[in-house]
Amino acid sequence: MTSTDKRLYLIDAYAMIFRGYFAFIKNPRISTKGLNTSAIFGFTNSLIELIKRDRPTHLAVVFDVGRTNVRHDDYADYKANRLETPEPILLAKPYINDILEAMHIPILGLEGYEADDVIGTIACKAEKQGYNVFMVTPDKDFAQLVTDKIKMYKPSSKGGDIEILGVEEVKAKYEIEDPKQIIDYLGMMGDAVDNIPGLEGVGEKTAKKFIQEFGSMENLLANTHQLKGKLKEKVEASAERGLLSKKLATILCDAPIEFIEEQYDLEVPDFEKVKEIFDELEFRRLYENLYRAFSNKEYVEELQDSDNHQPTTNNQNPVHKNGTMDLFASFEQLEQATTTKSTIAENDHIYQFIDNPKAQKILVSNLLKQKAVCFDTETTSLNELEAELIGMSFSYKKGLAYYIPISENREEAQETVEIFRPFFEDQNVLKIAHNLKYDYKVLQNYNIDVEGKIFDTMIAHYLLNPDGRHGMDYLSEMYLDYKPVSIETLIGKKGKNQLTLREVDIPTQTNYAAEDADVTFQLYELFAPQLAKENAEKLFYDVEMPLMKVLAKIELTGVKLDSNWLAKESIDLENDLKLLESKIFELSGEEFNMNSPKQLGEILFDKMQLDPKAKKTKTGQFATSEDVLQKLSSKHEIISSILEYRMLQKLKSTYVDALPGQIDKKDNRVHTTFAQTVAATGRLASVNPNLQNIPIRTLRGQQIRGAFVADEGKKIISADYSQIELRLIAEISGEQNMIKAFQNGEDIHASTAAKLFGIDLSEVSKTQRSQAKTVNFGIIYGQGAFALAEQTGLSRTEAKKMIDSYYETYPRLKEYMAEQVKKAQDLGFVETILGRRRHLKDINSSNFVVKAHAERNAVNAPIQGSAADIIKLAMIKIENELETQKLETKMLLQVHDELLFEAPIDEVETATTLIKKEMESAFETKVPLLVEVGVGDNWLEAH
DNA sequence: GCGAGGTA
DNA sequence: TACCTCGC
Repeated sequence: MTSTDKRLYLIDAYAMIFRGYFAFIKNPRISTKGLNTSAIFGFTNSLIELIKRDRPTHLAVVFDVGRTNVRHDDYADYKANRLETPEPILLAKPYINDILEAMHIPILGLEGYEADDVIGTIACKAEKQGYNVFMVTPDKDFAQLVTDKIKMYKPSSKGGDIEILGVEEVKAKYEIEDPKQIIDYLGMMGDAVDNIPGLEGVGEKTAKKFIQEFGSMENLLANTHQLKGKLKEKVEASAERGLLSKKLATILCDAPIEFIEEQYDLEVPDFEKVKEIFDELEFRRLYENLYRAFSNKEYVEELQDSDNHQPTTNNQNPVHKNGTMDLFASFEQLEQATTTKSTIAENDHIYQFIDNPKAQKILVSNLLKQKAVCFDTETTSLNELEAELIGMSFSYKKGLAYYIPISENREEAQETVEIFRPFFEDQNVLKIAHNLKYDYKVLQNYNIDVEGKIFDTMIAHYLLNPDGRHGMDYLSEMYLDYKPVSIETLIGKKGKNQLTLREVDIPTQTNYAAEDADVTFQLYELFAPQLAKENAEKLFYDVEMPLMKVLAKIELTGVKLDSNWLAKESIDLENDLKLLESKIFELSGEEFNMNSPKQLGEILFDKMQLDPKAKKTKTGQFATSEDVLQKLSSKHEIISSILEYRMLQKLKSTYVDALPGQIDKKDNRVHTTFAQTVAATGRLASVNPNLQNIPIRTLRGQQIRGAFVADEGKKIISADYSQIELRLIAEISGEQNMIKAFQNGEDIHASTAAKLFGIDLSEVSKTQRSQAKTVNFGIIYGQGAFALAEQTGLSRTEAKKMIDSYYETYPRLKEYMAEQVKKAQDLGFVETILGRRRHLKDINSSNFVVKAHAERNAVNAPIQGSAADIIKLAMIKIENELETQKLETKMLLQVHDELLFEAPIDEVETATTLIKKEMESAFETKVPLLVEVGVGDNWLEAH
């Protein structure tokens, strides 16, 4: 082996363990013994991936040991901001030690020095001996050590690929001339995590500017006369702190530790020992991955050559050569192949591409014989409206998948798609996909309808664990212990240099696309029985799956926007903002950036001293949120101007200026996307753009709804459930006082106020009604006395009293809440009227805050979730009716308790009646569900 | 309370 | 990343 072949990898252990742990924070891996194995799994998986991908010749894992630290002598607060280490990470250490030992990987650490310094020292020493060194860490501090032979190896961020930073990459990324300047850069801007203070008033942008202008901390401090104003004062005042910061940011290269290369040879692991540990931790597929990482013959020979150790095991079977075997083995042969393999190394997978129409037809006839088939589409864009097919993959058996490349030529593409039409439109085969709505919409562009029974693994997992994450790669790692190829490995990072999948060769496309179908099929096999166990099949097949198609149609339809009005309003807002801004500058006696809460806080509280007891946020900044400012409005006239500025700025940036950019050129409409799996309560969310938060509260804001217009010859119909959540609380809890109020058609907030204050309905004042309304909402959103006090301006005791008398008014409500908490404690979950479950694992937590949070969810989730269930049912029924009655009316939006439609003028009456009827009867209740309908030329008029 | 998204 | 604000 020549010296240039020596590749040393130094792994920053704790950084990698933390990453692994937090990667799974939303649904942690818990073994049957109750051990949280997220950290161990995350670390070990990354390690194995690294070995598989890069085939290191030398490797070591570096830990921090002990407490003392050379940096503490300089600065007592160093790293004081680091949170206490979570328990699962502390528990992980011994397991990781055992695994590393079994893998024959050396563990380094030096008492009194940080892992950073050990890595730095070894890296420098190894470099001198001709090694190519890779520092495996996500921590940007290490960029300072990068040279021609020392590189940073940043592990993959979620879904992404690993990133290797050499000298050029570091220079480009941080806009510096020399990696060493990272030290000056960090010293200037500081680092909140490591509690490096940095220079006062210097953030990322200023630090970059300084580096370009002055090159180093010392040179900057020697030339502060070139700076101006506030910045000059601040930098000069904190010069000493800056120099100290630079020292703290420096990684040592001369820690007292030697680099003895023999100790770092990577050896073949003791597979048996590793397996024992993995078995205990219930890492199913990880062992296969490890085996595969070492199952390449050349690699093992290389490792064996490089040292004199005998491998502990030597049955290296080459991995199965997947993909492009000659056309055309019979399907039976291929299937045979996946069942007869026995050893793990052999039992890989068969991914086959099929580009000949004849073979494709055979595949289709084969697909039609199956009970369940998974499919996936590969496209040119994530935007379904412009996406063109690059290929499709199919799988109906673990380890076996087919890939169909599709021509760039639209006509040829359509021909290929037509071959598969019988499959997509078949009524019997269950069609499985991950995030099926996407594929559904793409296929709609090819005039294909996905019919028959469907199964979306993303939505299935959402029903099983609504609080978790549902990405395919994530689920694969979580449930299959298998990390699929990341798309970025194939086509590069996001950005202008990213290729499309079409630009990589067909075998590579096949490996990627077929794997997705394979993985999704395996997830289906896992989730389908789980849905039955969780009693979620009806909700899944009768609500969420049909709803998916309804949402797809809504998204494809889009909403028409009046872009002329928006353009005009943008100019008006701009003018109004300018006027307000100059008024504010005048009142404060200084010009500053109004959009920076930090600067605003300093002006109001440091300079103007508007509140000597000003509240701070958790990062030590002054809080300047609306409620805080509201309370100060009597102190100074500047406040009302600031509040108005904030409002107009929000309207302009978020709506008036942003919406026109989202208009689709082809049909002049905006097409939102409804996320069906993000809100844990069962609600939908709207993204790109979010059309569920269009203003309504203020007059000026409302005008924006006027820009959502009906097409010529049509009208907008808005239909919303009146007080659906409160009606459901009354219904579910059986609270008679509330039920009666609704049955009598009373104004529920006024009615609540009357009872709350013991007065007649006619005597209720505006303030009293508004307070009652706040309490009602507090109940809906699961808030406590604290939040209520915040919102009403009442004192904590008053708020508490208010809540107490609320419960006296509605006694069943309190009982109901207690029952829900009890249910969560007994069963581990609560559920909605349609059986949508929310698991509350923290309901018995010993941490008061965490437990209280779970308790609020126990009460709140069934209410919000049931309302979500009901409107989902209504949407499905309405869409069915519109279709069977062959009406032209289109559903445009769902805003939690409101539906928006666009109807031809001659259909308005029919549609209005139909919509109201279906919504009010979507689910049978004792408390009447009331729907208010409005019609107009735009959303403002209709609402 | 939960979402999305804008800005520094 | 933190903060703020829009909706329900």
